[in-house]
Amino acid sequence: MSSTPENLTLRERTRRAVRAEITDTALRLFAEQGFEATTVDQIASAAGISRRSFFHYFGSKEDVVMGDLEALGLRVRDALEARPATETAWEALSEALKTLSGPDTDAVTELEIARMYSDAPSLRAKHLEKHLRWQELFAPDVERRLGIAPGATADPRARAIIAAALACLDIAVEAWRESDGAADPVELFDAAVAAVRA
Amino acid sequence: MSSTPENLTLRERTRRAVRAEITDTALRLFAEQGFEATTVDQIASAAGISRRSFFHYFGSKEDVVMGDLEALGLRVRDALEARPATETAWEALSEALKTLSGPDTDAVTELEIARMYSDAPSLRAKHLEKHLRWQELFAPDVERRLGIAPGATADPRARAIIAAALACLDIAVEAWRESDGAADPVELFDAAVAAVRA
DNA sequence: TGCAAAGCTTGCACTCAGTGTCATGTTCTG
DNA sequence: CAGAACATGACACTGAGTGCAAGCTTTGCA
Repeated sequence: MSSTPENLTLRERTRRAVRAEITDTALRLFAEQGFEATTVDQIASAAGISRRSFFHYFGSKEDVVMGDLEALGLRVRDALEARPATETAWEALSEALKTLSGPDTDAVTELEIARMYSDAPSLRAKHLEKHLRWQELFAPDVERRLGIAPGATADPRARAIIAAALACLDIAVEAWRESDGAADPVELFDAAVAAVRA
Repeated sequence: MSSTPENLTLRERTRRAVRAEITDTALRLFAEQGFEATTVDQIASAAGISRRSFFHYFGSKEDVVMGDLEALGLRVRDALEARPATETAWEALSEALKTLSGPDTDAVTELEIARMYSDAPSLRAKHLEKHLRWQELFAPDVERRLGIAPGATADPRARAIIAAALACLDIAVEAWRESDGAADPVELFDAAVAAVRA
C-alpha cells in the first residue's frame, strides 16, 4: 500500500515526483547548512523550479520537514479506532501511537529531522501546531472510551488525555534523539507514559 | 511587590511605562481588528513610537500578547520549590500551577487574550514554545521528587510529567475560554489532571 | 560641575517568507 | 479535437524582523 500506484494520472504522478524531489533537495540543504540558514530560493533553484512553484507544493518551508503529518494523523486515528472497545483510553492511545514507530521508518533520516527540530524554533512550533490537529482527530474515539457524549460539552478530559499522550510521544522522541538513536523509542515512550500515570 | 517601585532609575521607569503603553495600545488594536490583521506599523504609530523602537521593546508581535511568560515561569518554579518535599511531583506541580490563577489576574483581559490564541496560529505556536522553556525550569525540582539524578541522564520521566501537567493547564484554559469565563478554571484543571492520572 | 560612557530613538536599507494575479503552456475528459 | 482544469513562472506586493549609523539623553564618575 505504498510507493506510487501505477494506476494514477500522469499529473498526479509527476506531482508526487516533484514533491519528493523538492523534499530530498531541501533536506540535503538543511543538513548541510541548517534549517534557518537555508532560504526557499536556494531550495527552489537547487530543485530546478521557481520560487513560486515551491509554494505551490508546500505551504511553508517548515512543511517540507514535517512531511504529511495530516496523513500520519489519520493513520494513527484509524489504528486507535481499531483497538478493542474494552481497552481504556490510555491503553488504546498508547498502542495506536506506537504504530508510528514501524520498521518502515528510516531511522537515519528521522534522526536528522529530529536534530533539526532542536535548533529551529519555528519547526518545533509548527510541529506542536500539528499535534493540536491530531487532538481533534482522536477526540471522538477517546470520548467514546470515556463515556462522554461526543463533542457535546466543553469537557476537558478527553483532550487532556490526548494532549498528555502526545506530550509523552514528543518527549520520547526527544530523548531518543539525545541518545543518538541508541535507545529504544518504544521503551522511552512507555517509561514516559508510566511516569505520567504513576 | 508590584507596580513600579519608586527606587528605580528614571530610565528603567520610563522603559516600563513605554512598554506598558505599547501593550495597552496593541491589545486594544488586536481586540478591535484581530491579531493577524493588525500590523506592527499600526501599533507603533498608535503608540507614538517608531516601528524600529517597537522591536527594541518586543522581539516579536506575539511577545506583546504573551507578556512576560519568563517571569511567570520563574514564579511558578518558586512556588513549586516551596511545596513540601513530601508531595509527589504531580501534587506539587498541580498546586504550583494553580498559583497562576490568583485573584489579581484580570479575567476580562485574560479572556480576550485567550480568544486571540484561538484564531492566531502563530500565537499558539509561540505559547507552546514558552512551555518548552518552562519544562527546563521545572525539571530540577521534579527530578528531585522522582529521585532522579538531576540532569544526568536522558530520563524522560520528569519531562513527561511536566509536559503532561502543562498540557492539562492549556486544556483547562481552553475549556475556560469556551465557557466564556463561566466555568471555574481550577476545577477544569483538576478534572483534566484527574482524567490523565486515572 | 563637567565629561565620557552607556543607553534610547529613529531612519534607512535590507533579507526573507508568503500571497495575489495573470499569462502561457500542458494534461485530462468527453 | 475542444474546452475545462491544472501547472508553471514572472512580477509585484505586504509584513516581520535585523543591522547599522547618527543624534539625542541619562548616568556615573572624577
